[in-house]
Amino acid sequence: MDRRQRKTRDAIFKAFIELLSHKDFASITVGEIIERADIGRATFYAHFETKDYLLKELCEELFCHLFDTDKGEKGHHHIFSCDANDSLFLHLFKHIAKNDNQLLELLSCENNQLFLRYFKSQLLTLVDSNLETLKKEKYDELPHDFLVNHIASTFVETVKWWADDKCRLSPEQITNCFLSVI
Amino acid sequence: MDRRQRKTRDAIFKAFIELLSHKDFASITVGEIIERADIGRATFYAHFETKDYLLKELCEELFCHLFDTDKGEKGHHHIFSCDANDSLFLHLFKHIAKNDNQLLELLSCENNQLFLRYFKSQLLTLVDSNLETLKKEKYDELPHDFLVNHIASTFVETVKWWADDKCRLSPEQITNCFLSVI
DNA sequence: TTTACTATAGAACAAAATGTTCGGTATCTC
DNA sequence: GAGATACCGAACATTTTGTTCTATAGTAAA
Repeated sequence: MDRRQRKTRDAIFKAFIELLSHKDFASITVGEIIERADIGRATFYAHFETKDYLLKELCEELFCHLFDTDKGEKGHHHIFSCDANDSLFLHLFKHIAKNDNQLLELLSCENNQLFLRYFKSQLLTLVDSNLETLKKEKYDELPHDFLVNHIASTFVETVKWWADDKCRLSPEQITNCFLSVI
Repeated sequence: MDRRQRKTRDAIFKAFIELLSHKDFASITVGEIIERADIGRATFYAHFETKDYLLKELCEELFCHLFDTDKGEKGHHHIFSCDANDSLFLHLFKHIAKNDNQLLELLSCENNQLFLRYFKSQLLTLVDSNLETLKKEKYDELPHDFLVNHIASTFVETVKWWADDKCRLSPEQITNCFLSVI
C-alpha cells in the first residue's frame, strides 16, 4: 500500500479513536474527524464511504487480528479437546490486557457497545463450534442455542466489567471469575 | 393532560415504534416521524427537544411501568426473602410476554440494544439490593460488583435471546433456563 | 533523471436534516 | 362566550453530508 494512503488511513483511525473515547459515536461528524486527522474532505471519502464503514473497518482491524491469531495457531485450537479447557479464555484476556490499538479504552468508553457487539458475533461462532467440550452435565437439558449464547454473552459481559474496572484484576483472576459463573 | 397533547404524544410514540421496528435508529429522521405521525414539525419540537429525548422518554414509559409495578406491590418485593426466590424473574418474563406497547418487538428488533441498555440499568439496582438472597455458596469468593453485573447481564441476555426466538419457550421454561445457568 | 500515475489539498457545490420562528386556526378550560 | 393553549404549515438559517473539480505533490518504474 502506498505510503501516503497508509499515513492517511492511520491518521483517520487515530483521530476517530480519540473522538470515540470521549464523545458519542452518533454525535461525531465527518468534519471533526478530518479536522483532527488534518486531511482533506475528499480524501476521507476516498478512503471510507461513510462514518459507519469507518467504524466497521476499525472493528475488523481491532478484532480480526485477535481472532485470526487464535484460529491460525494450532496451539490454541486444541485447547478445547485437552483438559485445560480454560486456556482459550485466559489467552483472550491476556491479549486484551496488552491493550493494542487502545482496545481497552474502546471497550470501556461510552461507545463500548459498538465494539462489544462485533466482539460477540465473532465469539458466538467460536463457542458454537466448541460447545461440547465446554458443556457441563447440569446443562444437559438446556437448548443448544441458549447455552452458546449464554457462554458468549457472559464472556463479553465479563470483559466489559473488567475493562470498566480498569483491569484491576489480573488476567488469571478474571478468568477464574468467568469460569466460576459458567 | 390536554387531550390534544395526549393524542399528539401517542401519535409520535406510535410512529416512532413502527419506524424503530424496521429501520436503524440513527437513520430515522424527524421528518419521517412527523410524516408518519401526521403532525407539524413545530409540534414535534414542542413535545421533544431531540430524537434522543424521544427515545429516552419512550424507554421510561416502557420500563418504568414494569419496574414500578414490581416495586410498588409489596407482594413482589418479599419474594427475595421467602424460599421461592425465582418468582421475581418469572414475573418479569410473564410481564414481558404480555407484550404491552410492542415491548417484545422492540426487544428483538435491530435496535434492541437501545432498550436493553436501559433495562439493564434498572435491573442492576434491583439485583444489587437483593444480592444476598440470590447468592450461592460457590460464589462466595467473587467480587460483589462482578456478581451483581453477572446476574443482571445474564437476565438481560436471556430476555434478548428469548425475544429473538419469538418466545417459543413459555415464561416458566425460560425462567428455568435462566435459573439453571445462574 | 525523466515520465506516468495516483493521492491529496482545498474550495465550491447540491441535497438533506436540524431546529426555530411566526401568524392563523382549532380545541380545550373555565 | 372568552381567554388560554395546542396545533398547522410554511418559511427560514444553520449544519452536515457526500460529490466534483483543479492544482499540487509524492510514488514507482523506465
